[in-house]
Amino acid sequence: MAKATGDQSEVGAAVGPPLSRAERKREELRREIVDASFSCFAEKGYHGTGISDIAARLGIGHGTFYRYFENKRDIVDHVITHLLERVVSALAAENAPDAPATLAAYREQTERIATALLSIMDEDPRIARLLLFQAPAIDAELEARVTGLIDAMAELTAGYLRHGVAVGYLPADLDTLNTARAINGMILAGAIHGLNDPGHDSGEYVVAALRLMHVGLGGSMSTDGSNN
Amino acid sequence: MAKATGDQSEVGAAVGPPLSRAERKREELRREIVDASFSCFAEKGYHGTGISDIAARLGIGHGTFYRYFENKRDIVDHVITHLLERVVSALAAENAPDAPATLAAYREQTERIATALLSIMDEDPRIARLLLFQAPAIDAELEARVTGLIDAMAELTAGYLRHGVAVGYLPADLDTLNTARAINGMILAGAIHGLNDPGHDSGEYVVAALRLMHVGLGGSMSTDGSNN
Amino acid sequence: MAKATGDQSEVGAAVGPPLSRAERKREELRREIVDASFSCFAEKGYHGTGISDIAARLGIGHGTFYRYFENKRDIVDHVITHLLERVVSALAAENAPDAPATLAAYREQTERIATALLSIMDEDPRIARLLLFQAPAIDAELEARVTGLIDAMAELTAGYLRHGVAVGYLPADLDTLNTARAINGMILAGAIHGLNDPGHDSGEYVVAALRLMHVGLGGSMSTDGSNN
Amino acid sequence: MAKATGDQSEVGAAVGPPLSRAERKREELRREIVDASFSCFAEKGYHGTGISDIAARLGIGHGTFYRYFENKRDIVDHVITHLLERVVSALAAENAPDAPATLAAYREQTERIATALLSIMDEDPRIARLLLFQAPAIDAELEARVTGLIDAMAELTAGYLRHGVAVGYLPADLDTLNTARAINGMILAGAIHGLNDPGHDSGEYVVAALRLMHVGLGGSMSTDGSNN
DNA sequence: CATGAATGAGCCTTCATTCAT
DNA sequence: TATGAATGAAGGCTCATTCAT
Repeated sequence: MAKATGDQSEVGAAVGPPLSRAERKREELRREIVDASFSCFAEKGYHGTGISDIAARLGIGHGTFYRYFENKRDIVDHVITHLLERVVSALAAENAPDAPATLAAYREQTERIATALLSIMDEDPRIARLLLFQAPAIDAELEARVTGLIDAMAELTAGYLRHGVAVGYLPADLDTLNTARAINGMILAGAIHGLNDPGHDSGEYVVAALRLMHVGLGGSMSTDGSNN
Repeated sequence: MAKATGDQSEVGAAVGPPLSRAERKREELRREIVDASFSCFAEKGYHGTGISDIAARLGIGHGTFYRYFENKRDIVDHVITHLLERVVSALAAENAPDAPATLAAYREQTERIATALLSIMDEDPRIARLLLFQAPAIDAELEARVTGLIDAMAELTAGYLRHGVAVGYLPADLDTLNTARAINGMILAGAIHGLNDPGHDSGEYVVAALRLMHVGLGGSMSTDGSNN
Repeated sequence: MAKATGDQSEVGAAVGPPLSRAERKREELRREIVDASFSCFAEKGYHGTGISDIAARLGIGHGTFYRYFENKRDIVDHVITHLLERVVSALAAENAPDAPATLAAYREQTERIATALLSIMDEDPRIARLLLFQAPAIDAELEARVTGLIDAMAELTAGYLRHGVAVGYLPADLDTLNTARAINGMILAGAIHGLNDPGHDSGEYVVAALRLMHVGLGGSMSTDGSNN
Repeated sequence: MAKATGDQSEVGAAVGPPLSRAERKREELRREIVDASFSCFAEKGYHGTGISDIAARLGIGHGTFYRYFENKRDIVDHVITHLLERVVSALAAENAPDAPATLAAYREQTERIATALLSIMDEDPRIARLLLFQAPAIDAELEARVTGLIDAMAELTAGYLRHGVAVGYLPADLDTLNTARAINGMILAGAIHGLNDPGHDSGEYVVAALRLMHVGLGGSMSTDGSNN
């Protein structure tokens, strides 16, 4: 009787069995609830949002919510997961995951990543608001998830840096992990700034941050990107 | 029998009118309530903290709370103000506010500031937790206060950068404001990292971040601090 | 299985849209809450009554109350409105609203009105208790509503008196408004007396008051109602 | 040292032992508390008045209140007693308590009484507000006290009426008690009206009410007071 | 399956009263 | 004796969750 097997959906979901019409509708509403919850949480805050707000936004009965999600706490996880999928897939689309072979290539890669990341935040600043300002306050677990996410990003960056050191275009004495954290922080700051000043030009910020990151305060970004 | 006016000793307390014994006790309890609220909010979150939790922590009746603060929302402002005072006074103690005249002097200043700031966060990571993770979620107003604070820090840093440009030890084409934001972000990341990993060595982080800030990824910090 | 629209039967209910079963149940509970609130307020006083008392009397959860009424203050208005509807409809049922053409006819009308009014109060003295003794103490607004009600009654009576003067069966120099107030007062006194002495014979009171009203202290009520 | 003995107030106070200076001050504050409570209760309602409001009005600590009165409930009794003393003494001053021998004399007496009573209410409408609108809502006991007071007034009036019947200037078949209640009601209505319309001319009301009372609706008040 | 009526735990807040100073 | 700091019972109200329809 098992209606099939496993793991449909989830970003890299392997093609699962075809969903019946009813299942597809169910999945659609599920997604809509996640979206509506995201909007509400980002706009009014987690504690300022009632289940009824979410339901009202969709024009469904608020009892229906509980046929799709365990409880209020439950949905935040899904919202965040959904947001991360959005972010990750946006990044994946833009960036070749290849490890860059030269400093110049790495510089370009960082630029692509930073630009993509901040573009997402510019498009919908509610993402940053929910992820950075709401989620950590809900719960110890969610706080851990957010800090874990930040750590993971740092670790990812650190991997690139370690690669650069191994290949030789980055200095051997680079403290890769802490440097990665600092780079991370620049992105964080960009995202947070986007919240305050929605009309800002994140491109300029990226340029300034990349310059700081690649040549430091004193250096200048020559056309060829060399640092001297 | 002398009423003994002397020493009301608050750190930077401007000389005020001498406080009566009752007034001193009142001020003391007020402070204790702020402290207890801080602890509760940082540990259990704003919404997870009841007035009764705060009162219980102090062993006072919860009605007493309302003799000192308007309501639950009221005290968060006081807690935050108190924290900022702590931070500011710690910074003020460590740093000569003089604008540095050379790049090396500026480098030293940034090091002092960063070290002082992260030391505070290391000492009591709950400060960062409340300021960065709890406060923005409470209220639109508090979110604005936190983002305003971050902006103010960026503006402060930008001021130093502009000075460096004017004096000549920083490049004329430096995007001072955005660069300041990026620098800010490094500090933010340091503070957040301190939350996750309380036993971490924030000194190493400061070194890595300063290196990134001053010479960029490719550069090395030679003993004399020169960048080439 | 037919949904059966018919008979929503509220006494003088104007033909409205047919109510669904759920709507009828809702309206019924609403009414029950009003009734229970009335009982509680009349018996234990407004301030002596908790929302939980009202809910307990109906065997419902106290949260349910708030699904039907905004707050505690809100329901008093509804209770009072409901009471006034009861009173007004009772009066309307008994009395032809025609302006009487002769003194004798007016005398009969006053008797009918007074009797009807005091019968209502006799039947349920809590009406007077709530209206006269509780409501004015709740609020400046409710005090105004009660005094406004008394004024309106006086104005109504004054209208009749003015008619009598115009038609000629009442003296031209009658101070209609103040006289109306005094007549009003007799009814008030009757209602209040009914509170103290629930077993009293309000018929006798009406006779005495009508006699006073129509012939004064010295006169006698001859069979034909003449005054001499 | 005795600073004089005499009549330390209290209307019918039997001459007691001379009070010391401290005792007199105590008695004075007691009286002030009663007055302040009266003002507060009349203006903001019993439940709207806090002990601290009363204390604040006098500029005393609110703990002091409890050195003079048992509790909040306690003082209402004192306030009411005090008000009744004021009313009674005002009436006593104006009226010979002699039973009138003729209808004309009784008419004059009723006029004096009604005028005096309504003058008091005009002077300070808060008396009526407290007595009629606040007191009955506080408590079953206070409700009983107020209705008892009204009854007592009716009984008093009935005594006069009975006297009139006995002496012969009132008809033998007069329902003295109910008639007395109706007369009472006129006064009540006058007092209540005074609350609404503080600028009103209570003299006119008294005239109209007396006319109604003595000659009824149809009659006219000829100079000699005869009714024909 | 969708709905929304019902529920009650839980929280903030007030204020009469006590009592140490 | 006067004071006001402290107290905690009490109560209004919200909202996440359940479940009968």
